[in-house]
Amino acid sequence: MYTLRHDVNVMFEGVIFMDKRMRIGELAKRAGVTQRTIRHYESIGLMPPGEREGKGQHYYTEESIERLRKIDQLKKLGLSLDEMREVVQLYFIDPSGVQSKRKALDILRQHLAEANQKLNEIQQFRGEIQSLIEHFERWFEKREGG
Amino acid sequence: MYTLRHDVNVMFEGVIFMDKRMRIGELAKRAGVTQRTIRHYESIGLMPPGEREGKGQHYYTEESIERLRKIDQLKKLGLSLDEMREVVQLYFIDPSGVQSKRKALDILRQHLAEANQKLNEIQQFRGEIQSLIEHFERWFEKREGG
DNA sequence: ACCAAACATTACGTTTGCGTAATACGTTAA
DNA sequence: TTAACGTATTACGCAAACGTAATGTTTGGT
Repeated sequence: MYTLRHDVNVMFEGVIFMDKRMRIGELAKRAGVTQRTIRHYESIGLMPPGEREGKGQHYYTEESIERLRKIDQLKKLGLSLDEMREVVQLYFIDPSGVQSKRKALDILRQHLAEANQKLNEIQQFRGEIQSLIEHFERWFEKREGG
Repeated sequence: MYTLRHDVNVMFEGVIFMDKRMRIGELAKRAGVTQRTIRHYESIGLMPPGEREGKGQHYYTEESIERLRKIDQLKKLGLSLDEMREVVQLYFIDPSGVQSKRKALDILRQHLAEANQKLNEIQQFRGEIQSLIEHFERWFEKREGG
């Protein structure tokens, strides 16, 4: 009966690769989220639960970090956790069937369109702000400037 | 003792200007929101409550519509109702003092920076989606295309 | 083997942004 | 004036996205 080691060292041609297995605390820190957030994402199927032996603790990989970052990015774009589920899958699951690849393309094109839409909205907003700013600046120039 | 008229007609050089006083139902329809939404905005100080005589009903103007539209726009940009309060003021209040004009400029510049930030994020996202799409398209070309 | 940290699980709490009655007036067209 | 409909006010409801205990189990170090 052997015990689980927390970190594994591999020697290869004189170089030591230390593959420290990451637990939820480190994952949370490195991804800039709370443990609760991670567990929440796991509970709603947005993140796969980290690997574990039986009923023990969960261990995560670097990919888990990227996944959390991607989720964060999508949140900034205004997607709800529910809405982003599909897209996140596309980034981290290799769809093996032709069918799923077609579906992936559809979803991606749709999200591309939405992104373009959002770009327009923001650009318009920025334009409005800029002219407001210029308006104020001219006002100050007239009063204070020489 | 006179009664309140719901609509007022003004004749000027043969043209009739009908200045129908708008109540919350019409405002809601024309702005594309619910009455509940309007009342909610009023209750948190995001919208000024429409004018009224005593305890009667509220009457709104065209500006109320624009205000609701502006709120909608800011929501799409991801601002919370709380966050957008200041900006909305800037659009619809004429700051009379120099002090408030300076503050307005500050806020506007800050929001301009945030808008630029958001633009970058979305552009990056769009880039990622595009390369994913191209990846899938190449895959299909190799399999099906001639 | 033992203890302090870190983790797992469960469950109730919180904020935001309204929805949805319920009840009581106000307004208008007939 | 009176029925019918639009409003005002109050209050409870709800989904999303976690926060915050509380309690029990694992793990890593000595």
